[in-house]
Amino acid sequence: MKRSTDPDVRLLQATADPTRLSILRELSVEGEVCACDFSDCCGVGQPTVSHHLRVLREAGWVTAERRGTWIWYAIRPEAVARFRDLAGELAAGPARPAAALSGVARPLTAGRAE
Amino acid sequence: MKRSTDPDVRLLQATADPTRLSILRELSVEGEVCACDFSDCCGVGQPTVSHHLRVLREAGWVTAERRGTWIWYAIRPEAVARFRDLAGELAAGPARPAAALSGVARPLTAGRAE
DNA sequence: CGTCCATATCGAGACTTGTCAATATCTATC
DNA sequence: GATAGATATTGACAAGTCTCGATATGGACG
Repeated sequence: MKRSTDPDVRLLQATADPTRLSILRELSVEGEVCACDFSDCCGVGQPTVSHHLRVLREAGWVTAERRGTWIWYAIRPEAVARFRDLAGELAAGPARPAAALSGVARPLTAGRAE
Repeated sequence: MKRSTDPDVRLLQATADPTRLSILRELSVEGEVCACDFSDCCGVGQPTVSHHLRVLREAGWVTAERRGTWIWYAIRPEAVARFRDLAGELAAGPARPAAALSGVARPLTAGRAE
């Protein structure tokens, strides 16, 4: 994958992995989860969990708060909000579907078409 | 990336690429777009566009309809709906944040903690 | 049928990612 | 300070992905 500077793509990339999606779902259900609990729920080793948590953190999906020995993770509401907005953006707002279907449709770049 | 049988992960993976996100955004704005128009808007070659359209198709994001020489692509509303649902799932529903913050919080797996 | 054009597929190369074992760092506690 | 436990980092490898050039496929039209 090409490295993406686009924060939206980073946000989406962070969700596009089974382990990370499990982590996010667990977090959304529990509210807060200790890092040590993800190894069990995701079936991967501790370093792998740590790696995924870092990806989620750097993408802006989660916050990490140290409390004594443990570190508790939580979802950032801003990330969910942005994700929602993306869903809204992608909601088909067909500018002119009627015209496209009218039979005279042709590509914008069609050169020889006429 | 691990191969994912999970359709949700496939849906998300399909969005997690700059080119494909551009394609989806273009589709959401225009309603329908001819395959030949994506090369311009995304700055990649024709085979690459074709590859990404296949990924989007197989993930369930778009439909393809042949009309004469050209093939028109459109977003599937079901995909947007599923995407929306995922956003809803991830919306933090902290089951018991108060308990977690009360100071007695400890990991589920904490063995020696007591 | 043959040509033109749009789209898809194939094969290869550069790059990224997920995973783990080993090790380092940091905190609490003795 | 030394020890124990939780988390992060490093290094390495297998596997996947993006991109392109070359080529194949398939419809439109003379």
